[in-house]
Amino acid sequence: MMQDSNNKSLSAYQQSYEALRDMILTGTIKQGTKLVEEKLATELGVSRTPIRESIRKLEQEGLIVNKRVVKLSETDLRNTFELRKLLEGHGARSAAAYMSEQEYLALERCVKIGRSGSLEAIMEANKEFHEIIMRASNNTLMIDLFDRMQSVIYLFRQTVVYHNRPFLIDEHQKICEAIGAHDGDTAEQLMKEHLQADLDFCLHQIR
Amino acid sequence: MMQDSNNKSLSAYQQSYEALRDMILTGTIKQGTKLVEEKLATELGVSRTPIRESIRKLEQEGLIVNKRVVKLSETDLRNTFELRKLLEGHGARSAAAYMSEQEYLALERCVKIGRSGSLEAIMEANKEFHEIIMRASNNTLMIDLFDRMQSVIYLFRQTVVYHNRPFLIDEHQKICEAIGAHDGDTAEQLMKEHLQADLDFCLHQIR
DNA sequence: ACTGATTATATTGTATACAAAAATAAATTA
DNA sequence: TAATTTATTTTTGTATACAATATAATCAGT
Repeated sequence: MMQDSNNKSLSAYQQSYEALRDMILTGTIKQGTKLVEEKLATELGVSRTPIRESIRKLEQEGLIVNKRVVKLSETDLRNTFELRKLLEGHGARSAAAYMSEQEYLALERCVKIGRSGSLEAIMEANKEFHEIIMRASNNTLMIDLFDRMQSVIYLFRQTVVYHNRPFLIDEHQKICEAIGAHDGDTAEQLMKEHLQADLDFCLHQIR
Repeated sequence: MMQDSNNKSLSAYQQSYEALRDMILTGTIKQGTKLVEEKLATELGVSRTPIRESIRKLEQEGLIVNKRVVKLSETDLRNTFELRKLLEGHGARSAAAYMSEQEYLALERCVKIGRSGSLEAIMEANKEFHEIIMRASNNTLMIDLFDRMQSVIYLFRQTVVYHNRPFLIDEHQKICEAIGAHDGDTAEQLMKEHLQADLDFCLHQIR
Protein backbone atom coordinates (compact mmCIF):
# COMPACT_ATOMS: atom_id res chain seq x y z
CA MET A 1 0.00 0.00 0.00
CA MET A 2 2.58 2.49 0.97
CA GLN A 3 5.79 0.55 0.93
CA ASP A 4 6.86 2.49 -2.12
CA SER A 5 6.12 6.16 -2.28
CA ASN A 6 6.42 6.36 -6.06
CA ASN A 7 5.06 3.12 -7.41
CA LYS A 8 3.86 4.69 -10.61
CA SER A 9 4.38 1.85 -13.08
CA LEU A 10 8.08 2.37 -13.42
CA SER A 11 9.77 -0.90 -14.24
CA ALA A 12 10.99 -2.94 -11.31
CA TYR A 13 14.48 -2.53 -12.64
CA GLN A 14 14.26 1.25 -12.83
CA GLN A 15 12.77 1.49 -9.36
CA SER A 16 15.33 -0.75 -7.76
CA TYR A 17 18.18 0.89 -9.63
CA GLU A 18 17.23 4.28 -8.32
CA ALA A 19 16.51 3.04 -4.84
CA LEU A 20 19.81 1.26 -4.60
CA ARG A 21 21.75 4.15 -6.05
CA ASP A 22 20.15 6.57 -3.61
CA MET A 23 20.86 4.27 -0.71
CA ILE A 24 24.50 4.32 -1.67
CA LEU A 25 24.67 8.03 -2.38
CA THR A 26 23.01 9.03 0.87
CA GLY A 27 25.14 6.65 2.88
CA THR A 28 22.19 4.49 3.97
CA ILE A 29 24.35 1.63 2.83
CA LYS A 30 27.84 2.53 3.74
CA GLN A 31 31.02 2.15 1.76
CA GLY A 32 32.52 -1.31 1.70
CA THR A 33 29.27 -3.12 2.46
CA LYS A 34 28.78 -6.44 0.73
CA LEU A 35 25.61 -6.45 -1.33
CA VAL A 36 23.59 -9.65 -1.34
CA GLU A 37 21.11 -9.92 -4.17
CA GLU A 38 18.39 -11.75 -2.30
CA LYS A 39 18.56 -9.47 0.69
CA LEU A 40 18.16 -6.41 -1.48
CA ALA A 41 15.41 -8.11 -3.45
CA THR A 42 13.19 -8.76 -0.46
CA GLU A 43 14.08 -5.36 0.94
CA LEU A 44 12.93 -3.60 -2.22
CA GLY A 45 10.05 -5.97 -2.87
CA VAL A 46 11.22 -7.30 -6.22
CA SER A 47 12.94 -10.42 -7.44
CA ARG A 48 16.64 -10.91 -7.90
CA THR A 49 16.50 -10.33 -11.62
CA PRO A 50 16.05 -6.55 -11.62
CA ILE A 51 18.41 -6.28 -8.65
CA ARG A 52 21.12 -7.99 -10.61
CA GLU A 53 20.73 -5.60 -13.48
CA SER A 54 20.82 -2.66 -11.11
CA ILE A 55 24.03 -3.91 -9.59
CA ARG A 56 25.61 -4.32 -13.00
CA LYS A 57 24.63 -0.79 -13.92
CA LEU A 58 25.99 0.65 -10.72
CA GLU A 59 29.15 -1.33 -11.22
CA GLN A 60 29.73 0.42 -14.48
CA GLU A 61 29.08 3.76 -12.83
CA GLY A 62 31.77 2.92 -10.33
CA LEU A 63 29.52 2.86 -7.27
CA ILE A 64 29.81 -0.89 -6.83
CA VAL A 65 32.98 -2.92 -7.12
CA ASN A 66 32.99 -6.66 -6.67
CA LYS A 67 29.52 -6.75 -5.15
CA ARG A 68 30.63 -4.23 -2.58
CA VAL A 69 29.77 -0.57 -2.27
CA VAL A 70 32.88 1.17 -3.46
CA LYS A 71 35.29 2.55 -0.90
CA LEU A 72 36.51 5.68 -2.56
CA SER A 73 40.21 6.21 -2.04
CA GLU A 74 42.31 9.30 -2.43
CA THR A 75 43.63 7.82 -5.66
CA ASP A 76 40.08 7.46 -6.95
CA LEU A 77 39.53 11.10 -6.17
CA ARG A 78 42.66 12.12 -8.03
CA ASN A 79 41.88 9.91 -11.00
CA THR A 80 38.37 11.21 -11.24
CA PHE A 81 39.45 14.83 -11.20
CA GLU A 82 42.23 14.19 -13.68
CA LEU A 83 39.66 12.85 -16.11
CA ARG A 84 37.31 15.70 -15.36
CA LYS A 85 40.07 18.16 -16.18
CA LEU A 86 40.46 16.62 -19.60
CA LEU A 87 36.76 16.45 -20.34
CA GLU A 88 35.67 19.75 -18.91
CA GLY A 89 38.79 21.52 -20.09
CA HIS A 90 37.87 20.43 -23.57
CA GLY A 91 34.28 21.41 -22.92
CA ALA A 92 35.32 24.91 -21.90
CA ARG A 93 37.45 25.31 -25.01
CA SER A 94 34.58 24.18 -27.23
CA ALA A 95 32.21 26.46 -25.39
CA ALA A 96 34.43 29.44 -26.13
CA ALA A 97 34.32 28.59 -29.81
CA TYR A 98 30.82 27.30 -30.41
CA MET A 99 28.45 28.01 -27.55
CA SER A 100 25.12 29.51 -28.51
CA GLU A 101 23.99 32.84 -27.15
CA GLN A 102 21.14 31.14 -25.33
CA GLU A 103 23.39 28.69 -23.56
CA TYR A 104 25.76 31.47 -22.68
CA LEU A 105 22.98 33.41 -21.01
CA ALA A 106 22.07 30.34 -19.02
CA LEU A 107 25.69 30.09 -17.96
CA GLU A 108 25.74 33.69 -16.77
CA ARG A 109 22.56 33.02 -14.86
CA CYS A 110 24.28 30.20 -13.01
CA VAL A 111 27.00 32.57 -11.87
CA LYS A 112 24.45 35.11 -10.76
CA ILE A 113 22.48 32.57 -8.75
CA GLY A 114 25.78 31.43 -7.27
CA ARG A 115 26.11 34.88 -5.72
CA SER A 116 22.57 35.53 -4.64
CA GLY A 117 20.52 32.34 -4.37
CA SER A 118 19.58 30.13 -1.50
CA LEU A 119 22.07 27.45 -0.55
CA GLU A 120 19.98 24.86 -2.32
CA ALA A 121 19.73 27.00 -5.45
CA ILE A 122 23.44 27.71 -5.39
CA MET A 123 24.36 24.05 -5.28
CA GLU A 124 22.03 23.35 -8.17
CA ALA A 125 23.33 26.28 -10.22
CA ASN A 126 26.92 25.24 -9.71
CA LYS A 127 26.14 21.77 -10.95
CA GLU A 128 24.30 23.23 -13.93
CA PHE A 129 27.27 25.45 -14.72
CA HIS A 130 29.44 22.43 -15.41
CA GLU A 131 26.70 20.63 -17.30
CA ILE A 132 26.14 23.51 -19.66
CA ILE A 133 29.81 23.73 -20.47
CA MET A 134 30.05 20.01 -20.98
CA ARG A 135 27.12 20.09 -23.39
CA ALA A 136 29.03 22.62 -25.46
CA SER A 137 31.57 19.94 -26.29
CA ASN A 138 28.87 18.61 -28.57
CA ASN A 139 30.34 15.16 -28.13
CA THR A 140 27.75 12.71 -26.86
CA LEU A 141 30.43 10.21 -25.92
CA MET A 142 32.02 12.70 -23.56
CA ILE A 143 28.72 13.99 -22.28
CA ASP A 144 27.52 10.50 -21.43
CA LEU A 145 30.78 9.76 -19.71
CA PHE A 146 30.53 12.97 -17.74
CA ASP A 147 27.00 12.04 -16.70
CA ARG A 148 28.07 8.61 -15.54
CA MET A 149 30.77 10.18 -13.40
CA GLN A 150 28.30 12.30 -11.49
CA SER A 151 27.36 9.61 -8.99
CA VAL A 152 30.93 9.11 -7.90
CA ILE A 153 31.50 12.86 -7.72
CA TYR A 154 28.39 13.22 -5.63
CA LEU A 155 29.57 10.48 -3.32
CA PHE A 156 32.87 12.29 -2.81
CA ARG A 157 31.04 15.46 -1.98
CA GLN A 158 29.18 13.69 0.78
CA THR A 159 32.45 13.29 2.61
CA VAL A 160 33.25 16.95 2.35
CA VAL A 161 31.67 20.08 3.75
CA TYR A 162 31.50 21.66 0.39
CA HIS A 163 29.13 24.57 0.60
CA ASN A 164 31.73 27.03 1.77
CA ARG A 165 34.45 26.33 -0.71
CA PRO A 166 36.12 29.74 -1.14
CA PHE A 167 36.41 31.56 -4.50
CA LEU A 168 34.25 28.98 -6.24
CA ILE A 169 31.92 31.50 -7.79
CA ASP A 170 34.77 33.83 -8.68
CA GLU A 171 36.36 31.01 -10.60
CA HIS A 172 33.10 30.23 -12.36
CA GLN A 173 32.78 33.86 -13.33
CA LYS A 174 36.28 34.02 -14.79
CA ILE A 175 35.57 30.90 -16.85
CA CYS A 176 32.31 32.38 -17.98
CA GLU A 177 34.03 35.57 -19.08
CA ALA A 178 36.69 33.71 -21.03
CA ILE A 179 33.97 31.81 -22.83
CA GLY A 180 32.13 35.04 -23.54
CA ALA A 181 35.34 36.51 -24.98
CA HIS A 182 35.74 33.38 -27.16
CA ASP A 183 39.13 32.81 -25.61
CA GLY A 184 39.41 29.04 -25.73
CA ASP A 185 42.94 28.75 -24.36
CA THR A 186 42.09 30.76 -21.27
CA ALA A 187 38.76 29.04 -20.76
CA GLU A 188 40.40 25.62 -20.83
CA GLN A 189 43.22 26.75 -18.59
CA LEU A 190 40.88 28.32 -16.04
CA MET A 191 38.63 25.30 -16.00
CA LYS A 192 41.55 23.02 -15.27
CA GLU A 193 42.77 25.29 -12.49
CA HIS A 194 39.25 25.45 -11.10
CA LEU A 195 39.00 21.69 -10.93
CA GLN A 196 42.45 21.42 -9.45
CA ALA A 197 41.42 23.84 -6.73
CA ASP A 198 38.33 21.75 -6.13
CA LEU A 199 40.43 18.63 -5.84
CA ASP A 200 42.86 20.32 -3.45
CA PHE A 201 39.98 21.50 -1.32
CA CYS A 202 38.60 17.98 -1.09
CA LEU A 203 41.99 16.46 -0.37
CA HIS A 204 42.61 19.02 2.32
CA GLN A 205 39.37 18.19 4.08
CA ILE A 206 39.78 14.45 3.85
CA ARG A 207 43.03 14.47 5.79
CA MET B 1 30.59 -32.50 -28.08
CA MET B 2 32.06 -30.08 -30.51
CA GLN B 3 29.51 -27.33 -30.76
CA ASP B 4 31.87 -25.04 -28.91
CA SER B 5 35.52 -25.15 -29.75
CA ASN B 6 36.61 -23.69 -26.39
CA ASN B 7 34.21 -25.10 -23.87
CA LYS B 8 36.75 -25.07 -21.09
CA SER B 9 34.56 -24.32 -18.09
CA LEU B 10 34.31 -20.64 -18.79
CA SER B 11 31.04 -19.29 -17.50
CA ALA B 12 28.13 -19.27 -19.91
CA TYR B 13 28.09 -15.54 -19.63
CA GLN B 14 31.74 -15.12 -20.49
CA GLN B 15 31.45 -17.49 -23.42
CA SER B 16 28.39 -15.88 -24.87
CA TYR B 17 29.76 -12.40 -24.30
CA GLU B 18 32.87 -13.17 -26.26
CA ALA B 19 31.01 -15.04 -28.95
CA LEU B 20 28.53 -12.26 -29.45
CA ARG B 21 31.20 -9.58 -29.40
CA ASP B 22 33.24 -11.45 -31.99
CA MET B 23 30.20 -11.97 -34.18
CA ILE B 24 29.69 -8.24 -34.18
CA LEU B 25 33.34 -7.33 -34.63
CA THR B 26 33.88 -9.70 -37.54
CA GLY B 27 30.69 -8.63 -39.23
CA THR B 28 29.03 -12.03 -38.88
CA ILE B 29 26.12 -10.07 -37.53
CA LYS B 30 25.98 -6.88 -39.47
CA GLN B 31 25.41 -3.37 -38.27
CA GLY B 32 21.82 -2.42 -37.57
CA THR B 33 20.64 -5.98 -36.99
CA LYS B 34 18.01 -6.43 -34.29
CA LEU B 35 19.20 -8.84 -31.64
CA VAL B 36 16.62 -11.21 -30.19
CA GLU B 37 17.58 -12.79 -26.92
CA GLU B 38 15.98 -16.15 -27.47
CA LYS B 39 17.39 -16.55 -30.95
CA LEU B 40 20.91 -15.84 -29.72
CA ALA B 41 20.37 -18.12 -26.75
CA THR B 42 19.53 -21.19 -28.80
CA GLU B 43 22.20 -20.26 -31.30
CA LEU B 44 24.88 -20.18 -28.62
CA GLY B 45 23.43 -23.05 -26.63
CA VAL B 46 22.73 -21.17 -23.42
CA SER B 47 19.67 -19.64 -21.78
CA ARG B 48 18.51 -16.08 -22.12
CA THR B 49 20.00 -15.05 -18.80
CA PRO B 50 23.67 -14.91 -19.79
CA ILE B 51 22.70 -13.51 -23.18
CA ARG B 52 20.95 -10.64 -21.51
CA GLU B 53 23.98 -9.81 -19.46
CA SER B 54 26.17 -9.97 -22.52
CA ILE B 55 23.92 -7.57 -24.35
CA ARG B 56 24.02 -5.14 -21.44
CA LYS B 57 27.78 -5.28 -21.36
CA LEU B 58 28.07 -4.73 -25.08
CA GLU B 59 25.63 -1.87 -24.80
CA GLN B 60 27.92 -0.13 -22.41
CA GLU B 61 30.85 -0.73 -24.75
CA GLY B 62 28.85 0.95 -27.48
CA LEU B 63 28.56 -2.06 -29.76
CA ILE B 64 24.84 -2.45 -29.15
CA VAL B 65 22.31 0.33 -29.04
CA ASN B 66 18.66 -0.35 -28.39
CA LYS B 67 18.97 -4.08 -28.95
CA ARG B 68 20.49 -3.41 -32.32
CA VAL B 69 24.05 -3.77 -33.47
CA VAL B 70 25.32 -0.22 -33.59
CA LYS B 71 25.50 1.52 -36.92
CA LEU B 72 28.62 3.61 -36.58
CA SER B 73 28.23 7.04 -38.09
CA GLU B 74 30.81 9.56 -39.13
CA THR B 75 29.92 11.54 -36.03
CA ASP B 76 30.62 8.50 -33.87
CA LEU B 77 34.00 8.24 -35.52
CA ARG B 78 34.77 11.88 -34.85
CA ASN B 79 33.56 11.72 -31.27
CA THR B 80 35.58 8.63 -30.57
CA PHE B 81 38.77 10.12 -31.91
CA GLU B 82 38.19 13.38 -30.11
CA LEU B 83 38.04 11.47 -26.85
CA ARG B 84 41.05 9.42 -27.79
CA LYS B 85 43.01 12.59 -28.41
CA LEU B 86 42.29 13.74 -24.89
CA LEU B 87 43.07 10.42 -23.26
CA GLU B 88 46.08 9.41 -25.26
CA GLY B 89 47.41 12.94 -25.44
CA HIS B 90 47.39 12.94 -21.69
CA GLY B 91 48.90 9.47 -21.70
CA ALA B 92 51.77 10.61 -23.90
CA ARG B 93 52.45 13.57 -21.66
CA SER B 94 52.52 11.37 -18.58
CA ALA B 95 54.71 8.88 -20.37
CA ALA B 96 57.26 11.59 -21.08
CA ALA B 97 57.37 12.43 -17.40
CA TYR B 98 57.00 9.11 -15.63
CA MET B 99 57.47 6.13 -17.93
CA SER B 100 59.82 3.44 -16.64
CA GLU B 101 62.89 2.44 -18.60
CA GLN B 102 61.43 -1.01 -19.10
CA GLU B 103 58.20 0.27 -20.58
CA TYR B 104 60.14 2.64 -22.78
CA LEU B 105 62.15 -0.22 -24.21
CA ALA B 106 58.93 -2.06 -24.96
CA LEU B 107 57.70 1.03 -26.72
CA GLU B 108 60.82 1.20 -28.88
CA ARG B 109 60.38 -2.45 -29.71
CA CYS B 110 56.90 -1.72 -31.01
CA VAL B 111 58.31 0.84 -33.40
CA LYS B 112 61.00 -1.56 -34.56
CA ILE B 113 58.48 -4.34 -35.20
CA GLY B 114 56.38 -1.79 -37.05
CA ARG B 115 59.21 -1.47 -39.55
CA SER B 116 60.30 -5.06 -39.88
CA GLY B 117 57.63 -7.49 -38.69
CA SER B 118 55.03 -9.50 -40.51
CA LEU B 119 51.75 -7.78 -41.22
CA GLU B 120 50.13 -9.57 -38.32
CA ALA B 121 52.97 -8.64 -35.97
CA ILE B 122 52.88 -5.03 -37.14
CA MET B 123 49.17 -4.69 -36.41
CA GLU B 124 49.69 -6.15 -32.98
CA ALA B 125 52.70 -3.93 -32.23
CA ASN B 126 50.86 -0.81 -33.27
CA LYS B 127 48.02 -1.65 -30.93
CA GLU B 128 50.49 -2.34 -28.15
CA PHE B 129 52.19 0.99 -28.77
CA HIS B 130 49.06 2.83 -27.79
CA GLU B 131 48.36 0.55 -24.85
CA ILE B 132 51.79 1.07 -23.36
CA ILE B 133 51.43 4.83 -23.56
CA MET B 134 47.97 4.72 -22.07
CA ARG B 135 49.23 2.64 -19.16
CA ALA B 136 51.74 5.37 -18.43
CA SER B 137 48.87 7.67 -17.51
CA ASN B 138 48.74 5.61 -14.36
CA ASN B 139 45.05 6.42 -14.13
CA THR B 140 42.94 3.28 -13.98
CA LEU B 141 39.81 5.21 -14.77
CA MET B 142 41.27 6.37 -18.06
CA ILE B 143 42.86 3.04 -18.83
CA ASP B 144 39.59 1.19 -18.33
CA LEU B 145 37.81 3.70 -20.48
CA PHE B 146 40.43 3.30 -23.17
CA ASP B 147 40.02 -0.46 -23.03
CA ARG B 148 36.27 -0.26 -23.37
CA MET B 149 36.69 1.91 -26.45
CA GLN B 150 38.77 -0.69 -28.24
CA SER B 151 35.82 -2.66 -29.56
CA VAL B 152 34.34 0.32 -31.29
CA ILE B 153 37.71 1.33 -32.66
CA TYR B 154 38.21 -2.18 -33.96
CA LEU B 155 34.82 -2.10 -35.61
CA PHE B 156 35.71 1.12 -37.37
CA ARG B 157 38.90 -0.42 -38.64
CA GLN B 158 36.94 -3.22 -40.24
CA THR B 159 35.42 -0.70 -42.60
CA VAL B 160 38.79 0.64 -43.60
CA VAL B 161 41.74 -0.85 -45.43
CA TYR B 162 44.10 0.17 -42.75
CA HIS B 163 47.31 -1.77 -43.18
CA ASN B 164 48.81 0.68 -45.61
CA ARG B 165 48.18 3.90 -43.77
CA PRO B 166 51.21 6.04 -44.73
CA PHE B 167 53.65 7.50 -42.20
CA LEU B 168 52.08 5.62 -39.33
CA ILE B 169 55.32 4.18 -38.06
CA ASP B 170 57.16 7.45 -38.59
CA GLU B 171 54.61 9.14 -36.37
CA HIS B 172 54.98 6.46 -33.75
CA GLN B 173 58.71 6.91 -33.82
CA LYS B 174 58.49 10.68 -33.35
CA ILE B 175 56.19 10.20 -30.39
CA CYS B 176 58.52 7.62 -28.96
CA GLU B 177 61.46 9.99 -29.30
CA ALA B 178 59.62 12.83 -27.60
CA ILE B 179 58.80 10.51 -24.71
CA GLY B 180 62.41 9.41 -24.54
CA ALA B 181 63.49 13.04 -24.40
CA HIS B 182 60.98 13.64 -21.58
CA ASP B 183 59.37 16.33 -23.67
CA GLY B 184 55.77 16.16 -22.53
CA ASP B 185 54.44 19.05 -24.58
CA THR B 186 55.77 17.63 -27.80
CA ALA B 187 54.70 14.09 -26.98
CA GLU B 188 51.14 15.22 -26.34
CA GLN B 189 51.08 17.40 -29.43
CA LEU B 190 52.45 14.65 -31.68
CA MET B 191 50.02 12.10 -30.30
CA LYS B 192 47.10 14.36 -31.02
CA GLU B 193 48.33 15.01 -34.54
CA HIS B 194 48.87 11.31 -35.01
CA LEU B 195 45.31 10.51 -34.03
CA GLN B 196 43.98 13.32 -36.17
CA ALA B 197 45.85 11.88 -39.14
CA ASP B 198 44.34 8.51 -38.34
CA LEU B 199 40.89 10.00 -38.23
CA ASP B 200 41.41 11.84 -41.50
CA PHE B 201 42.61 8.66 -43.12
CA CYS B 202 39.50 6.81 -41.98
CA LEU B 203 37.18 9.61 -43.03
CA HIS B 204 38.82 9.78 -46.42
CA GLN B 205 38.28 6.08 -47.03
CA ILE B 206 34.72 6.04 -45.84
CA ARG B 207 33.59 8.52 -48.41
C1' DA C 1 -6.86 0.99 -51.29
C1' DC C 2 -6.40 3.40 -46.99
C1' DT C 3 -7.30 4.14 -42.03
C1' DG C 4 -8.22 2.62 -37.61
C1' DA C 5 -9.58 -0.94 -34.46
C1' DT C 6 -8.90 -5.73 -33.06
C1' DT C 7 -6.61 -9.88 -32.71
C1' DA C 8 -2.69 -12.67 -32.91
C1' DT C 9 2.43 -13.19 -32.37
C1' DA C 10 6.85 -12.15 -30.91
C1' DT C 11 9.74 -10.25 -27.51
C1' DT C 12 11.05 -8.62 -23.32
C1' DG C 13 10.57 -8.15 -18.16
C1' DT C 14 10.19 -10.50 -13.90
C1' DA C 15 9.82 -14.25 -10.70
C1' DT C 16 11.35 -18.55 -9.27
C1' DA C 17 13.65 -23.09 -8.98
C1' DC C 18 17.67 -25.51 -8.97
C1' DA C 19 22.59 -26.35 -9.65
C1' DA C 20 27.37 -24.65 -9.20
C1' DA C 21 30.51 -22.20 -6.62
C1' DA C 22 32.05 -19.57 -2.74
C1' DA C 23 32.19 -18.61 1.94
C1' DT C 24 31.76 -20.10 6.54
C1' DA C 25 31.70 -23.21 10.35
C1' DA C 26 32.88 -27.62 12.42
C1' DA C 27 35.74 -31.33 13.06
C1' DT C 28 40.01 -33.78 12.71
C1' DT C 29 44.80 -34.34 13.07
C1' DA C 30 49.61 -32.96 13.94
C1' DT D 1 46.73 -24.49 19.49
C1' DA D 2 47.32 -24.20 14.72
C1' DA D 3 46.69 -26.02 10.44
C1' DT D 4 44.10 -28.76 7.29
C1' DT D 5 39.95 -31.32 5.93
C1' DT D 6 35.38 -32.01 5.72
C1' DA D 7 30.56 -30.47 6.29
C1' DT D 8 27.27 -26.91 6.18
C1' DT D 9 25.39 -22.81 4.74
C1' DT D 10 25.18 -18.86 1.89
C1' DT D 11 25.36 -16.77 -2.37
C1' DT D 12 25.60 -16.61 -7.13
C1' DG D 13 24.91 -18.45 -11.95
C1' DT D 14 21.76 -20.37 -15.09
C1' DA D 15 17.51 -22.19 -16.88
C1' DT D 16 12.79 -21.76 -17.32
C1' DA D 17 7.91 -20.36 -16.80
C1' DC D 18 4.76 -16.89 -17.01
C1' DA D 19 3.14 -12.06 -17.29
C1' DA D 20 3.43 -7.55 -19.44
C1' DT D 21 4.54 -5.06 -23.51
C1' DA D 22 5.59 -4.21 -27.96
C1' DT D 23 5.24 -5.55 -32.75
C1' DA D 24 3.01 -7.41 -36.63
C1' DA D 25 -1.09 -9.15 -38.93
C1' DT D 26 -5.94 -9.31 -39.82
C1' DC D 27 -10.11 -7.43 -40.61
C1' DA D 28 -13.78 -4.01 -40.75
C1' DG D 29 -15.59 0.32 -42.37
C1' DT D 30 -15.10 4.26 -45.16
